[in-house]
Amino acid sequence: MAADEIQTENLIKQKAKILFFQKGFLDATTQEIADEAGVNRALIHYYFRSREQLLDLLLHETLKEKKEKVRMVLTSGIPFREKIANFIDTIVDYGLTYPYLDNFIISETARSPEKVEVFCSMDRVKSSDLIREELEREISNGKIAPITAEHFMINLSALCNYPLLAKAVLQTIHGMTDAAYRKFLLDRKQIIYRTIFNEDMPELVAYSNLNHNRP
Amino acid sequence: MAADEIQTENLIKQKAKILFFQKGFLDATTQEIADEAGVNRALIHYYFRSREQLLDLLLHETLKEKKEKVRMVLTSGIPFREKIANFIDTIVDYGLTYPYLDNFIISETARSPEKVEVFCSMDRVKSSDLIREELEREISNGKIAPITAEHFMINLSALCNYPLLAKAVLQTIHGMTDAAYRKFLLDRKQIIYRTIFNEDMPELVAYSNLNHNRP
DNA sequence: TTTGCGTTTAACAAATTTGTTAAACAAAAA
DNA sequence: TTTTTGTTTAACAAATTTGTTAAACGCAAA
Repeated sequence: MAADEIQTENLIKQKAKILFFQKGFLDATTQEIADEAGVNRALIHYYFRSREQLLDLLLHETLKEKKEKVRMVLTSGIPFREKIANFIDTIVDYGLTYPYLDNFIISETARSPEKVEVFCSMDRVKSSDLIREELEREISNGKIAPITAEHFMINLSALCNYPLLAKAVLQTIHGMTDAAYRKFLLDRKQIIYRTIFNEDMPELVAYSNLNHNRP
Repeated sequence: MAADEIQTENLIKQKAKILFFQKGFLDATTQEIADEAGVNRALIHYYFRSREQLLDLLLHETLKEKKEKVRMVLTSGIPFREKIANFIDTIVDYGLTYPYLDNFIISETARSPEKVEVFCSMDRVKSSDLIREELEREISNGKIAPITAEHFMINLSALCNYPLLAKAVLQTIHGMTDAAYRKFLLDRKQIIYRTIFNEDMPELVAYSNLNHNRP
């Protein structure tokens, strides 16, 4: 039945998403994906043709969702600094939900560089383009030290994403539990804002209207 | 012969290092390692017992080298800001030499978290401990906004390493050639310093004494 | 020369993993 | 009830990969 098909198909996708992007089992086999979803291995092929196609689909959907969130934040009409605060908040929270997503992308694109194009094809708008004008206005108003939009966005992304990418190593070096590391990451929202703007982060008044489902 | 043994053994190690950490072929098979070194596949097992042991050895040696470089920079007697400038310089340069090293560590530790301990066991000294005193002095002198040594070092590492980790994606999004991306990374040395200290980077007078072999 | 030792090779066995297929199954339609 | 349609399963074949082993090779010492 159609209803059933969607159920099982979505079940597999949902469980595979957890397996790859939450549990970080980056090289899970089709058998392990099937086990996670509690179905027969052949179903993976029945619904998605091959392991690779399932992965591509998952990545495509997940990235699309994440990028839509980012686009929403960066095109909202609020003041620049609040916007960036929201960006930090959104990226860190999304990272806490899917700690291994970036990890996965990075491994996968190192493995097969030809796929980068595919994953970036949705990027008809670069996030650096979305903030360029406002950033340049802040710079000419003397509010921010001169910097290109590209470096600015990559600085932001680096500060938000790196601690998640290197989680295993950093957590071990500094001897933190999972809970402690989570708190550490949440604390970083303030730190990142201060590092970028050299001043305390404002209250996020507009924030609650933008993000409904936090992790 | 002993001389020959060391030659072939080192040849394999050297070529494998290039394959994994420079070319980024993270899941190269023993056959591919052997091909790269131009030797028979069984030699991998003869010298290193298993693929895994070869990898562990490579990672151990390479990380030890990198950490020694970092330790040297952070324990040199020069002023704090110059020291940090040297750190940025060293990390970015090392990253240009082995663009996939961190990538590899991150994938590998996500895959088998039990190995993190092994790779961090040499870390009897955390780099954050090496700069804590000086950092706190700068802070109490009002030269730097309050921040913990951990966040400070992770900020630095993030700004230096992330652009390399995400190279494939960033390069594609911003449409840069390899040469352009290399220049972009080198430009970042200045950017990172300014982001951290909110002022221009000083000339690195003491630098040339510390680093002899740049990439 | 031949003996011995470390090195290198080719061939083999075992395990893993992927994708296919034919048949069993369930439920709705005729 | 029978048929049809779509779903699920178990079994199979092929490919890949790892690690072992026995034999060949080369060179230095006896």
